[in-house]
Amino acid sequence: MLRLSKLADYATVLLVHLGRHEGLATAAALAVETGVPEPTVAKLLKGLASNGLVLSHRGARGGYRLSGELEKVTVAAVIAAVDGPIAITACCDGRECEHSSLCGLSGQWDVVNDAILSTLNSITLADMGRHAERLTRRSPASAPVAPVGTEKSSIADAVS
Amino acid sequence: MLRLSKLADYATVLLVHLGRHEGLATAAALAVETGVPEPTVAKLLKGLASNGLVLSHRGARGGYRLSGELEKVTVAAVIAAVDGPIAITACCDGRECEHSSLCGLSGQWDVVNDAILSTLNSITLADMGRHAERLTRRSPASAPVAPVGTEKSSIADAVS
DNA sequence: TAATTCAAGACTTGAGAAGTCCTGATTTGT
DNA sequence: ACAAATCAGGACTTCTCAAGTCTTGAATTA
Repeated sequence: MLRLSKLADYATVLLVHLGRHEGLATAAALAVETGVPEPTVAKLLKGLASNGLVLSHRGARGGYRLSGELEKVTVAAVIAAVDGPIAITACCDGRECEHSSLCGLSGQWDVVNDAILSTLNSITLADMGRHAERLTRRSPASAPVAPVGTEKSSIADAVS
Repeated sequence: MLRLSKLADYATVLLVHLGRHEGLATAAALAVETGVPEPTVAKLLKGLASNGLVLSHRGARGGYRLSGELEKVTVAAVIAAVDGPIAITACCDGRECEHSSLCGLSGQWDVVNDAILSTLNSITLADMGRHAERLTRRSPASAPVAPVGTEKSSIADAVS
């Protein structure tokens, strides 16, 4: 379904939030402010800390803060930190696939993957946070119309 | 994990295969030729037929064939046909998300989603099939190096 | 020393992808 | 007309993995 994991989504929300925060923020506070369940926030931040995207400080008055600036962190970096290397198929990135001798695609998914990767590398957390000061919701009129992918019918609906 | 479903992967393989086929090909034959399990092939082709990507012909000597040309079918169309509309998050494409009042991202994932969508719309099945006449495997030296997403560490590895 | 907060990992749960199977309809060839 | 081949449609089962929870321990502050 080419779906992003919720964890990566949450992480983006948390990081944008952290970027606007003064000083340190505790996991508990972030949970309240973002609506993400606290245990999940804690789990995510620990991971992000070990990946260097946030800095942690233990003890009373401790908490987390961004290690860099929102402008310097790409969406690709966040996704990779949470979910591991971005690979849309199992046989991307040099990994062998079981059907490689038959499938006839030998490595072409890499091309697609790299295209997506460079797209994600061009979008920063600062971009994600922009216009976020309550527009309620982007107006339907200004929504870009995608040529494909917005249609109703699908095998998923029809078959399973 | 931003992963494509296996079904969409299989469908791409099957369609590229069909595109090179003379006349009709049965589901059973395609299963043998591609290495994809036969029931899965049957399921996929039925769905692709009802979406108009392939044409079916019943009865003895029946089978499937592409309804168009490989050059005219985009990867986005295949994915959408198999998995439904491409939406990397639950709140893409106008759908409401439960935390919209808190998350502070209001609709920014749409920007990312549209970027990915246009990427996928620019790649056809003909592109996917190119260089596929047995290169064994793309040589490591020519592999594009992605700035992010190929690194080893991840929360997924470290935490779960 | 006590309270606070992060660190690390094991564990449970649930959704949904993936795959299988059955029954029926349609077409072809004998 | 009949039998064989093949797709159509759907129900069903299985299994993986994301998602979320909980526990114990270490570090820091006041």
